Amino acid sequence: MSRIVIADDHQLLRQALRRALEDAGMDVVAEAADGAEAIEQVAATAPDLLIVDVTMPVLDGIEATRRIHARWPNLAVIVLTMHAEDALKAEALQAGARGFLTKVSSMQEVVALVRSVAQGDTMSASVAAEIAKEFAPMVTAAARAGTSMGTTQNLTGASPLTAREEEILQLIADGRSTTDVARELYISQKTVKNHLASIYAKLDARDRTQAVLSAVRSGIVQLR
Amino acid sequence: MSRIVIADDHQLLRQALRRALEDAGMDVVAEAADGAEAIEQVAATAPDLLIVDVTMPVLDGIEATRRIHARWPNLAVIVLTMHAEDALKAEALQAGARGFLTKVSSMQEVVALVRSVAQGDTMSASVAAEIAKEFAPMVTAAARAGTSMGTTQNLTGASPLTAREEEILQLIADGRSTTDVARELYISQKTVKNHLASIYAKLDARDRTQAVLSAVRSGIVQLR
DNA sequence: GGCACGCTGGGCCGCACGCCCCATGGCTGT
DNA sequence: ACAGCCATGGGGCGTGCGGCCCAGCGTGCC
Repeated sequence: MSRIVIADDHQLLRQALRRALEDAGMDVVAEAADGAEAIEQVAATAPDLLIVDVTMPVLDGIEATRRIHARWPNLAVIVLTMHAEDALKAEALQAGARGFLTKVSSMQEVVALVRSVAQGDTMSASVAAEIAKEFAPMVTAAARAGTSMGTTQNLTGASPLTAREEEILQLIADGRSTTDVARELYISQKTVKNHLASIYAKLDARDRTQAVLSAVRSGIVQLR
Repeated sequence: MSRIVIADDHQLLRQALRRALEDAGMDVVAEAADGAEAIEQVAATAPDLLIVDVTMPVLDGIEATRRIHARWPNLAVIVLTMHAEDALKAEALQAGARGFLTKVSSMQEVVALVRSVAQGDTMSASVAAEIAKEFAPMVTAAARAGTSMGTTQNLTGASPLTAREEEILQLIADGRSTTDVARELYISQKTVKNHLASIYAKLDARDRTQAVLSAVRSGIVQLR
């Protein structure tokens, strides 16, 4: 009997997953709408498996996975994502995820993956092979970056940005120019540009377009 | 017996909706993964109700709704969206949608709304009242903008861009610079910039960041 | 045949942007 | 007290970017 926790900010998807999994004979013991809740529910229910969405408020799925994996290394985690971004997959695997699914997957695939991950105390060979062959280059690339940076490095992880930087990047994402942002925050354009420079460095972007897209993908800023 | 078509690019959600609706005694006669397919399926199956997602490839949900409403004015359309953006709701209603749901809704809400929309040949009074009171200011605001712009204007409408323009904008959204795009497409930087200029004009953006974000929101471009 | 439009380019210009340096004040942790 | 980080600014510099002209060529449409 697999005891499962589902973490996704979309109630619709949570319910869909719950039904599919329960119909397959599994036991959904808790749901969570954000990363912090996910950690709470894992602590409270001690499940065998966690299905976690990448883009969630408060604490994104990757960072939640990282923390959960650090505290409960035996807990199997399957990461669910909207967009099939390779860098994200690599990061999810590094964070301790044992499986990876996009929301274009069919419900059957989900159940199958959950089964194979839940059965073995380690991830099933087929899934491991599939993931490994598909994302091996990305993982190694990320690992290389990791060694040169000391730790895992923050490609898309939970916001490496300061509150002010997030605020500024969100305004940029809302369509404001440097001048607009400066006016809106009552600071000089130069300060905005300084913050942006530090944002580019942290997000490994070379202009505002890349920075915003990267931030949108990782859920740091909202697409409004 | 309500005959329903579901259009959403996420198979997971399509299946979830299908199950919930079928369990509630409704008949899902077709599914579609993009706006164009949605129109095809509506033409092929002549359903009573269409549930359509806003962000879809090829043709977004709003524009699909617009076209479908123009050709089949008696078909009830419920628009489903990721982000609860007011401007989008207003636009969806103007496009002919009779209901509006976000993906944070519960499955029960979905079924309830589908029921109420499907039963009446016009939209149920309760839903109408609810929608009207919630989004009335936005609708009037959009209507005002409409009068000053001639027609409904393309805030989020289906791609007004040419294939080449979409291709270029997608590359920009993938993180490429002007020079990168030129190299990748074997054209001069000047041509890329010319295309971008025409993109800005069509999307009412003043730089690549705004253009990309606008395109991502309307589903013209994929967030990868 | 003509006309519209899309794709391909060119030139020019002004400015915003990104990339370096730098300094100051405040807050926090040890 | 001191180090470290953050937010706030400055100066300068090069170039990428966007705006505004222009043109030729091909395709499709009436």
